[in-house]
Amino acid sequence: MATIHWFKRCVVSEVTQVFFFFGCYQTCLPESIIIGTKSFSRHSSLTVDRQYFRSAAMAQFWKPGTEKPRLLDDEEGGVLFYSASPSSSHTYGYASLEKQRQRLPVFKYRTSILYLVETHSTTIIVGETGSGKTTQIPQYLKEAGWADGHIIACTQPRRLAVQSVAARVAEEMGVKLGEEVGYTIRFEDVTNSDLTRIKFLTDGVLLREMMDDPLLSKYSVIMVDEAHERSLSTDILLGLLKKIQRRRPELRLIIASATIEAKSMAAFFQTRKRRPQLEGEDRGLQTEPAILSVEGRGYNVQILYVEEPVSDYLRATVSTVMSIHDNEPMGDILVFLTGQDDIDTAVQLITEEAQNSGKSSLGMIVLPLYSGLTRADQDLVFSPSPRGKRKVVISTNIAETSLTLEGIVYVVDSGFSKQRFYNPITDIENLVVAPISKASARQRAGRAGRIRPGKCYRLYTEDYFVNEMSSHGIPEMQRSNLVSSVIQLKALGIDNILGFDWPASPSSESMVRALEVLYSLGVLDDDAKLTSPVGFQVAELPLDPMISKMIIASDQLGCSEEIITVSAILSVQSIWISVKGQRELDGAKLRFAAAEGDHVTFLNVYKGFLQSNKSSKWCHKNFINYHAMKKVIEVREQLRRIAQRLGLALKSCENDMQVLRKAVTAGFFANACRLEPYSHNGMYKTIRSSQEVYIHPSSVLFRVNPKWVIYNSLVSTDRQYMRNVISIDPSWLREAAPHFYQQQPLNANRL
DNA sequence: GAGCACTGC
Repeated sequence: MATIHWFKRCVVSEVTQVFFFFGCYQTCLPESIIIGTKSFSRHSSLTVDRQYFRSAAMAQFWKPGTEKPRLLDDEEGGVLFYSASPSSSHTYGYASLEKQRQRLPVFKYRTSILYLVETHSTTIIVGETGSGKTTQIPQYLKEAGWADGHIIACTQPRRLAVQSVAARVAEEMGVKLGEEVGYTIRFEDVTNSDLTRIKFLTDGVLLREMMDDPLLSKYSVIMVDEAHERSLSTDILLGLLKKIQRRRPELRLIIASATIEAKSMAAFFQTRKRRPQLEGEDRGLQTEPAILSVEGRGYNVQILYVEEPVSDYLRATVSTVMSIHDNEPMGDILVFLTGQDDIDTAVQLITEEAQNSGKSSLGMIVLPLYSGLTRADQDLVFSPSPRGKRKVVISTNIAETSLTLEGIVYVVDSGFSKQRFYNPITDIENLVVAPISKASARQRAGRAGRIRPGKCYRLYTEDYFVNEMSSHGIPEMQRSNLVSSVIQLKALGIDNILGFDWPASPSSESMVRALEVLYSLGVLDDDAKLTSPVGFQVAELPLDPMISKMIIASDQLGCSEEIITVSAILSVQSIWISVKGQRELDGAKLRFAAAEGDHVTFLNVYKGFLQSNKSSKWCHKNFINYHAMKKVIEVREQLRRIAQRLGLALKSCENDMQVLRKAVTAGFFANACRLEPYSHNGMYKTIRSSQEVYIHPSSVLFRVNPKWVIYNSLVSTDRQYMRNVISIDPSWLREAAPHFYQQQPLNANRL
C-alpha cells in the first residue's frame, strides 16, 4: 500500500544517524520523590539504530532483590522514606505460599508500613504493579491486630479486581473465601457478618454502605487502592473519608496508588494547618500523612520515540508493527489505539500488509480488543499464541487497566485515547480523541515488561512527551455530568455541595447545573435539601437520577414492571451485538421495532428473550448480546427489590404504552425536542435550549421523525445525535414538569 | 444512513 510506504520513506529519508541515549531512572515514582536519586544521569553512546526510532531513555523498573535509592525528604511535603529493613520472619502453615509472599517487594516494608499506619491517620503508599501492596497490606494489618473487633476494608475501582484479589488473599491465608476473607460487589456479597475480617469491595459499594453507616464504623482501616486512576467514585470516597476522619480520629486510611501525585494527595489529607489541636495528636497520632514508596516488580522496558511527529498514527502504527515483526525476536505485540473504528481499520491494514509482504504473513495473528466485542471474540486474545506465531493485539484503553494480557513484549502507543468531556453550559457529554497523560503512557509501557524485558514504541517525540504531555489526566470529576454524584452527597447529608472538599474540585458551573437538574426533577427543594419521599427514593436507586425519577413516576401510572425493564436495559451498555455489516442487525431490529420508539422496542426484545427461555441461541440469531441480557435480568431483579423496599407498587400496564411514555416523560422531560417545521432532513430542536439535534440512524424512529420526541442521551460527532428516542405528546411535558415548562412555548398548534 | 473509550452502584 502506497500510503503505508509513505511513513517509512519519509522517516528513513530524514534519519541519517540515530543515537541511543541511556539513562537510568525510575519511572515508577512520582517526580517529587525521585529528587534524591542523584545517580540519575544520561550519557550517550553512539550507536546506529536500524529502526526509525530513537531510544531516548531506558525506563528502569526496579527488580526484586536490587537495592533501591533511599532518601529522606521530610522538609515540607511530609515524605517519609524508610529504609528497607528485613522484617522478622514468621512461620505460617503454607510454606510455599509464604515464601512467595516474602519474595514480594512490599515484604521488606512490612514493619515500616505497620509503624506508619499505627502512628499516622493517613498513609500514602506508592507502589508499582506487582509490588504486592494490594494482597499483602491487608494481611499485615490483620496480623498486627487491626481486625480484632473491626474489619479491614480494601477498595478497588473494578469488580474483577475485587474478586481476584479476594480469592488470592483467601488462598494465601488458607481460609475459605467468604469467611475470614470476603468481598462485596454489586449483585454479589461474599461475606459473613460474623466471620469476615478482611473485606474487598468496589469503591462504589463502600459509598453505598455509607448511606446506612455514614461513619463506616465497622472498619478500623480503609485502604483505597488504585487512587491514581481518580475515578468519580474514588474521588468522592476520598472527600468523604477525609470528613469521616474528623469525626473518627482512630480510623486509619491507606491511599495506595501506582503513580499518584503523592504530595498533592498528602496535601489534600493535610489537616494540621486548619486545625492545630486535633484530638488525635494528643495521643501521639500524626494527622500529617506519611508517604511510603515501594518498588514494583516489572522488567526493564526500553522506550523508543519517533524522530519526527507522525501525521497519521494509524499508518505509523501499521508500519511499526510490521517493522517489529520483521526485526525483533519473538514476543507478542500490544497496540493502543482509540476506538473500534481505528482498531478494525488497523487490523485490516496489518493483515493486508502482511499478506502483501509475503514471508511475514506466516507468523502473525492480528486480533482486535474492545469492550463491544462478544465474549468469545474477547477470549481469543487470551488464548496463547501458537508455536512460532506472534500475536498482535490492537486494543482500546481496556488493556491499559481493565484487562491484563500475558506474553506482551512490545507495546505500540499511539499517544491517544477517547475521553469523556462534559460541557455544563450545553449539558452535553462528548467523547473525543485526546492526548493521553504521562501517567497513562507509563502504564501502557509497563504492559511490555510483565514476562521479560520489553520495548515500548511511542508514536510521538520525546520532546512532546517531556515538554507537552500533561503529567496526569484530568480527573473524571472534572469531565463529567455531576447529577449522580451530587445526589449521593445530598443523601449522605452533605448540605453545602459547593463547599465540599474534593481532591479535585469540579467547576462551579457543573455543580450548579447538577443542582438545577435535580431541582427540576423534584429531587431537591428550594433549600437544596432532598425532598421526601421522591428525593430519598431517587437517591436510593443505583441509577441515573432521571431514570430513577421515571421509575418513581411509573408507580402512580401503573407501569412499574415495564419501566423497570426499560431502566435495566438503558443502564447496560448495549443489548445489540455490534457488527461491521449492519444490514442484518437492522433487519433484526425491525422484528422488534415499535412505532412508539426505542423504549417500547426494548420491551419487545425483553419479552422475546423471556419467551425463548433466556436462550443464548435466540440472542445470537437476533443479533442480541446474550451477556448484556443476562445483566439486564440481574439489574432488573435488584431494581424490583429496591422498588419494593421503597414502597412502590410493582404493576404491569399490559399493553398500554401511553402510560409508559408518560412515565418516560416524567424522568426525561428536559430532553424534549420538536421537529423543525418544514425540515426536510429530520432536524429537531431541543425545547430547553433550541439546540439542533437529529435522531440517530440506529433508532427505530430514524426517518420516521415524529413531531415531538424525548431522547435518553446525545452522541455528538459531526452532528448531535439523539440515542434511544420515544415519541410523546407535548401536553405531557407541562403535566410532568409544570415549573420547568411554564415559560416555554409549547403550543403544538404552532406546527 | 452512522458509529458507542472505560468503569461503577
